[in-house]
Amino acid sequence: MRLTTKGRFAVTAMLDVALHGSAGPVTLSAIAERQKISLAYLEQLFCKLRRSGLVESVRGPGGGYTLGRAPERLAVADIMLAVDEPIDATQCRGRENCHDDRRCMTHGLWAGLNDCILAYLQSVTLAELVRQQRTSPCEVAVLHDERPPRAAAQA
Amino acid sequence: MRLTTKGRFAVTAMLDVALHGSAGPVTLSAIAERQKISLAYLEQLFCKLRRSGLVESVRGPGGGYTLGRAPERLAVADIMLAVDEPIDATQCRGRENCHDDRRCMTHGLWAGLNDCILAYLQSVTLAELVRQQRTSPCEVAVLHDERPPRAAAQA
DNA sequence: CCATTTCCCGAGTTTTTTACTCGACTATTG
DNA sequence: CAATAGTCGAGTAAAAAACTCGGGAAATGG
Repeated sequence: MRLTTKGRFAVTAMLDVALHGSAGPVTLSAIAERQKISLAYLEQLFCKLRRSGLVESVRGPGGGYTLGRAPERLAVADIMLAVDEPIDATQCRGRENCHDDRRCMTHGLWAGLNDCILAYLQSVTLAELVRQQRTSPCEVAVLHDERPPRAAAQA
Repeated sequence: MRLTTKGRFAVTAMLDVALHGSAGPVTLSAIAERQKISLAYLEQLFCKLRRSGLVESVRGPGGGYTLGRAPERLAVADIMLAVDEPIDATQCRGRENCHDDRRCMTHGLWAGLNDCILAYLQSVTLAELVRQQRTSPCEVAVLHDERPPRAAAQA
């Protein structure tokens, strides 16, 4: 799983669609305006999102994009995988990284990390992000069930 | 947490030291030979590892590097952080990514991911990698107590 | 039909990051 | 003193990431 700003932008844009999509399709220009992402770049991202079925498009005036399925069934991992194709952390298939024919010594480590990251991103859905955004528009709380760090830094 | 091949190389090199360090310091040339990493590059990596106290150096003939502390107390995360300085996944402190003064909508998401990755890498020690390498030199099993991801994405 | 809006698409270009090298230097051993 | 090894800062080259461009094609409304 690759972690790039491209993936971040894609998640942000999808969240924007989820947030503003109740009154029909959302145009890329609107997203570009609200999220301060260039239109040309958004087009590129949504091309991939559409091919993965995460959004559906409507052409012509009044057109735009809508979510391809219910936000409850749309995980962050889906979005990241759609725009930033796979690439796993191991990267040692036949490369000189692992010098002999056997797998490199740390192969299992990176494979495990992959699973860990994927599991996390799969556990967060767009619906959760939307809910969180609505309930705390200003004071953004931590996501997930993550407990606040107990023992604050200052007394 | 940044995930680069630099970090991977560093972990591999450290594992080499752990594996061959019983008979005194390990030279970079030896590591370069065994792991097929250029000597000049290793020098750069070990410079940082030494400054973080993860290894100790002995100069002159017969010199080389030894682990800075017991492999049980040396986590993979320590190594990665030493060579690939911090950088967390959020990256939205005052950047236009989050366009207003409030934190961007997905801030909590990335912060959570950070924690997840860090926790994983902190849970794996050099000692575990050594043990695993010794017990299954060929058929590398999965690391950790990692359960297979339940409920695969596709049917 | 025309003009406008909006998505569609492939092929660039630019910038940033990563990976990796070089050359000169210092400490230690025998 | 000569050989071995680590120390250090700067510099370069390659790859990847981020982002742009320009021309299209479908839908809508007049």
